[in-house]
Parts: sequence; structure tokens; C-alpha cells
Amino acid sequence: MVYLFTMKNAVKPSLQNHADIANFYAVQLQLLCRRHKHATSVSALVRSVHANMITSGFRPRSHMLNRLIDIYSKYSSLVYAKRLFDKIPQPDVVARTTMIAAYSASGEPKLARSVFDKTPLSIRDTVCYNAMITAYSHNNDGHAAIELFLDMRWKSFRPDEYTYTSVLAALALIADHEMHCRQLQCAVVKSGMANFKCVVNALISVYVRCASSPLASSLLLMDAASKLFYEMPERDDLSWTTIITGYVKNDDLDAARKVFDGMDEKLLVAWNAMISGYVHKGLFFEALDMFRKMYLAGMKPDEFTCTSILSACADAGLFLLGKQVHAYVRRTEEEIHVSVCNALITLYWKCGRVDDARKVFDNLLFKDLVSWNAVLSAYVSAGRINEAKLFFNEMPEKNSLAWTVMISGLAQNGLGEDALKLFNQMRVKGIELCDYAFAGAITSCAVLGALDTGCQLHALLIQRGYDSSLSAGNALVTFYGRSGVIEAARNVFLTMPCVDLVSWNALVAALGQHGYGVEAVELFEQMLHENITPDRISFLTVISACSHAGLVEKGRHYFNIMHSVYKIKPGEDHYARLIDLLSRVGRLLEAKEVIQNMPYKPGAPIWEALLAGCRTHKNVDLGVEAAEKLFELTPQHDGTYILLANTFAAAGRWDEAAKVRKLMRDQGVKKEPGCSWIKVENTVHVFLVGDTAHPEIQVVYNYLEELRLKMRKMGYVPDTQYVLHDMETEQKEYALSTHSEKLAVVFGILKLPRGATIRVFKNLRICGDCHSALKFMSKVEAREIIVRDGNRFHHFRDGECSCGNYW
DNA sequence: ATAGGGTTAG
Repeated sequence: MVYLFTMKNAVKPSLQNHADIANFYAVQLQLLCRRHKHATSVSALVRSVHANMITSGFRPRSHMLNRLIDIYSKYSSLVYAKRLFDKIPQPDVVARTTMIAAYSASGEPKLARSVFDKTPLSIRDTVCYNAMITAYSHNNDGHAAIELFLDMRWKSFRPDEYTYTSVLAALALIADHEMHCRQLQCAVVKSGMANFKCVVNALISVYVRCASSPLASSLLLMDAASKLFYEMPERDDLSWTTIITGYVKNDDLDAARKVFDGMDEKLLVAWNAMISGYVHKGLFFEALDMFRKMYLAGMKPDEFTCTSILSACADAGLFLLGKQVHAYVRRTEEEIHVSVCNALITLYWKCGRVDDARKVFDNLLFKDLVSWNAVLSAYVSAGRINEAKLFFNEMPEKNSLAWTVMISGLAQNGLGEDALKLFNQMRVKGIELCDYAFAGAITSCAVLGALDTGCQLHALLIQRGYDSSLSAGNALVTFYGRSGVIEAARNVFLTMPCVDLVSWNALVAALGQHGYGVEAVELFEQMLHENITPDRISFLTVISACSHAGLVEKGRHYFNIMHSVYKIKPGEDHYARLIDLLSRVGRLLEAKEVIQNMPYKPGAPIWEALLAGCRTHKNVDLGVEAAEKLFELTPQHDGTYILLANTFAAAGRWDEAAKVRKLMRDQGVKKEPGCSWIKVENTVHVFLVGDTAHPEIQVVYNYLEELRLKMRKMGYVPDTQYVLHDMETEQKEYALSTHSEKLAVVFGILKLPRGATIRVFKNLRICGDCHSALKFMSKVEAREIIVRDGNRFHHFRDGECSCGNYW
């Protein structure tokens, strides 16, 4: 508005001829673009300047029109650019070329091409061809760019250095082999274009791009690129930044640093590239050191610097420093750039201040997609899933990233079914399914125990060519692991082109959870042997694998080396695993001793592990002590009651067991002796857990009868047979998948001995929505059946039936 | 040419 005002005053007497007025407007526009960084505000201001031209009777000629088209397209007002262009009665080649560039900048190569095609051959020139070739290469269509280049040659237009530059940019998209680069270099030299800096720069970036292709040798190609760079007679800013960012992108920060240190006048872009390189590699303190050096060198940090530094603060948990940067930006900039605000949002939520993050968002005048996605992630990561859902629905536009965040957020918060529904919607709506979206959907299947759906997703993943994706691969390893299909998990792991710590941890967990303790330990050792540094999760995983397999000494060893060798301070969760390890084999007093000497105040998981051990090993006294602690520590007492009752029962002290049960009933806890069932074809497998020898087991039989009647009433299973699996607690424990078919199959094969305990893990879909505490079958209150028929689900719960369809 | 939003392991 300020501009309009000054203009009204200024336009009047002194400016009379067209050229002066045009010049005045040109200056205004130029100023405007320089002053404002927000696309939306620029476009609004340009529109007002433009309106002012028209109302004041000024008729812009072709040069000004082109300038306006150009500005509109650069500041996301393609519609205005097009409207202007359409009003020109017979646009000349310059106007057309501007419009081609406008469409190109807006990501519309097809529209650009239609303008190009309507341009008669007689008026076409090299610049026009260049614009169209650039349109293709900027929009990632290397092949089309090259085709047009050939067409241009065929029609005898003379390519210039800019043509070569954009063709090389197009080739950079395609080249994935060293030979491509060498051949291109020859072609460039032959054409005599090797004297142009811009062409050589483009050639260097072909090498750089090619170096990051998995098929090529990065080291070799970066060497060639740097040779080209150093052999240039003189280098411009772009040459320096291309080579430095090339090294940064190819993860060779030392080499990048060497080139950087050799710069006499260090460019802001180069500083930024180095800083962002360090941040991406997780070397936050190096990044901050660079930032300090840059500051001391008198450089003024721009929005790129600030976003990188804020992102470093967010990931390194340096909240105070981040706040200082915030204060600095607020002090020095009149208008904080949207990307800086986005980084701020992330800083706030990663430091646990979701509401402050939201405040930054609410204060943002011009929000972009990234801003919305950042807040969405904030809600999701804080587990505030309802707010996330609302926010997701409020979003003015969503890209595939927003969908992905929402899908994995739902999956992580136990809403696997909703997550899959969302993934399906994504497919139906034709939104691009990236590998992260697949990872989220596969995780949902892991949570649900939906083996079939997961397998279908795996097939789809291969079909889409995402099977080399790290995140999707990791999700698959976990999914197959949780579903108990160990071989598949292993196969995915082995065929992944590259694996990381997450992959190793996932496979170790898969083995450990399903009773392959020895194999899990072997795999862990292999991982150490390959010089992969384990983290706290690796130790949690391997110690629990040892615990399930009864490898007590191994488990203790890992607990010890975690701190002595790997400098990881054992957390309370690690202690809980250690207690579990000891209690499971009956070394209860040792466990007690660890509890007494540990540096934490023992929490519920610790006492729970001890109590479970007491139950198995019939140690009533210690069990009572643990139960008392649990009553103090937890609001929900049902699990503790059951464990305690079973501890008494295991020791044959039925009366006391009955007393606990009575107490439990009196307090309104509805838990009968454990009974869960799974229907497979015409057989219902009923698992009885707990003190099945106790006279109270009659309750279970009564319940069964009730169930039989209920099912018959629904007309669902007239010819069902019941198989009772009696599972009195004993020492042996089998880790099983929760996937119903799988569970039954394993059951059949293993022929579980009388007295085996079934342990069911996290993904308890078969048991239904029985809250989150479904860790042990003895705690499970299953009142639900899922019958799967192809892709359809019939879901019976408390006498009600619902159907689901995933695909 | 540089920046900001994502995923997977217990």
C-alpha cells in the first residue's frame, strides 16, 4: 500500500512521456521484488502497481508487458501472467519466450510446450529453443529436453553456450554412468563450447549428479569433477558452489571443506552449503563452529543460514541457542522469511513445546505447505492425534508428505486401521505414493497383524519400484518380524541394497521375539563385527532376545559392555530388561539386588518383570512385595491382581489366590481367569491361561458355553469345534506371532506341552481393541474374533458384527 | 547453486 501512495504523488507532473513513466514503473517493480521475500505479498503488490498503471491511463508496451509476465510467474501468480499474455494481439517471439519461461517456472512444461508449438518456425530463434529446453530440464524431463535439442539441430538452428548449458543440465538428470560423463566431456570439447564458464559449470554438475547415482563410483566422478574445476582458466561463483555442494551432496565434507578453505572470498552460499552439510550429517557442533566463524568473518547470515542453524538446534536439543537465533532474526529482519519460521516451528516442537510451535504458525502471515506439515508433525509426534486429525482436515492443500505424516502418526498411535484407510484414500485419489507412505502403511499392518494386507503392500512396493528403499525395507523387516515370518524378514534384510542400524535392530528384534535367541545374538555379533555402532535400542533388543532365550550370562555381558565399551548410559528400560532376564530364570534375589543398587527409582516395568518371575518361580514373598510396589505406582491394578493371584495359585496357595480375586472383583475389576480364542476355519482354539487347575476354572467353561450360544444365535458357526489349550504357567515360554492363522499353525507344529506359557506381543489385533496393556496372554481379555475371507474382514466383538474391507 | 516439513528399530 505504501508503494501505491508514493506512486500517486510521484507520477503526476514530472513524468510525461511514455518512456519516463515506464521507467518509473520498472524501478517500482524492481524495488518491490527486492524488498519483499514473500511470494504472496509480492504478487499482491505487483497487482496493485499493475492496476495503478491501467487506471492512470498508462499503456504498457511489449517490454513492460514481458517484465510483468515474468514477475507474475516468478511470484506464483501464473493466472495473471497468462491473462496478460492472452491480451497481446500478436505476441512476438520475446513475449512468447517470456511466457514459456513463465510456465516453466510454475512447473508447467506442457503448457510451455503449447506456447512453443504455436510459435511459427519463421520467428523462432535460439533463445526460444533455449527457454523450452530449460523448461524441460528444470521440470525433470531430461529426455524431452534432449529430443528438442536434436530437433533444433535438425532444423538448423545454431545452439549457443546457453543451449549447451541447459542440455547438460538435462543430461545431468539422466546420466548414471561414468561413460556418459566422459562422452559428454568429449562432445563439449569438440563443439568448442569448453571455453564458456557456464558450459563447464554445467558439465561439472553432470559429474556431480552422476556421482550420487548408486550405479556409479562417487569417488572417481568427484575426482574428475574437481579436475575440471581446477583446470578452468577462471572460476566464477557458480563454479565454486557447484563443486562444494557436489562434495557436500556426496557426503565428503572433508573434501568440500578443502575447496572451501581455498576460497579467497568466501561466498555466503558456500558458507551455507558447508553449514547445511554438517547439519545433515549430524555434526551439529561443526555446523555451529562454522556459523561462528562466518559471523566473525563479518558475513550476515541469511534465511538459508538461519534455517540450517535452527534445524541443528532442533536436532541437537539446543533450545536456548535456537531461541537466541530467533531473537536475532527478530531483531535484524523486518519480516522473517517463511522458511525460517518453519524451522522455528520444528525447533519448538522438537524441544517439546508443541503449543509454542503452534503459536509461531498462527502468527505467520504467509503460511506455505511446509508450515502446515511442520505443525502436523508436531501434533503427531506429541501423540495428540485428535488435534492432528482436525488439523489435517483443515489443511488447504495436502501433498503426499502430509498424508505420509498422518498415516504413520495413526499407525504409531495404535490406529492402524484408520492409517490403512487413509493410505487407501491416497491411492484412490491418485496422490503420489512415495516410499515413506508405504513404510507407514506397512507399519500399520505390523501393528494390526494383518499379514495378507502387508504382503499385498510388499508386492505393490516391488511393482512400483520402491523395493530398494531403505525406509520401506526397514518397515518390511519389522512387519514380517512382528508377524512371525522370520524367513521373509531375513530375506528382505538380505536383499536390501543398503541397510542401516535400524535394519539391524529390526532383524535382531524379529529373531529375539520369536524364540530365536541364539540367532539374534549371532546377528548382533555380526553387526558389531561389521563395525556398526549399536545404540540404546540395539541393547534393549539384544538383552530382551537373551532374556527370551534364557541366555543370562550373554545378556548380562551386553548390559555391562553397553556402558564400559559403548559409553551408553543404561536407562531405566535397560534395567527393566535386566530384571526380566534374571527373574525369568529364577535368579530372583540377584534381580532384587540389582533393583536395590540401580541409579533410578525403580518404576512399574521393573516390579512387573520381577513379579512375573515370582509367579513363574513360585516365590510368594517377593511377589507380594513387588505387587505392593505396583499397587502404589500404577493407577490400573488389574494386571497386578492377575499376576498376584497367579503367583499364589502357582505356589498352590489357592485360598489366597481366591482372596485376591475376590478383592479384585470387589474393586470392580472385571477379569476372569484368562481365556482367549482364535477361530481358524471351523475350529475355535480357546486358550486358557492362569490357574486352570483351580476350581474357579468353571467360570471359563461357563463363559465358553455362553460364547457358543452367542455365536449360534448369530447364525455364524453352526459346526464349530472347540479345542482347549490348557496353559498353566510354567517355566517354558513361547513367543508367538499374533497373526491368527500363524498362531494356530505354530500351535499345531509346536504341539505345545502342557504348562507352556504363550506370550503375545504388542500387535494384538486378534485380541481386539483391548486397551494397550495387552502384553501377556494372561492379561488378555479377549472377547473378539476376526475372520478373514480374502480381503474382507468379519469382525465379531461382544456379539456385534462389523465388516471391513481394506482393498 | 545453498534452506525449512517425512520414514523405519525396543
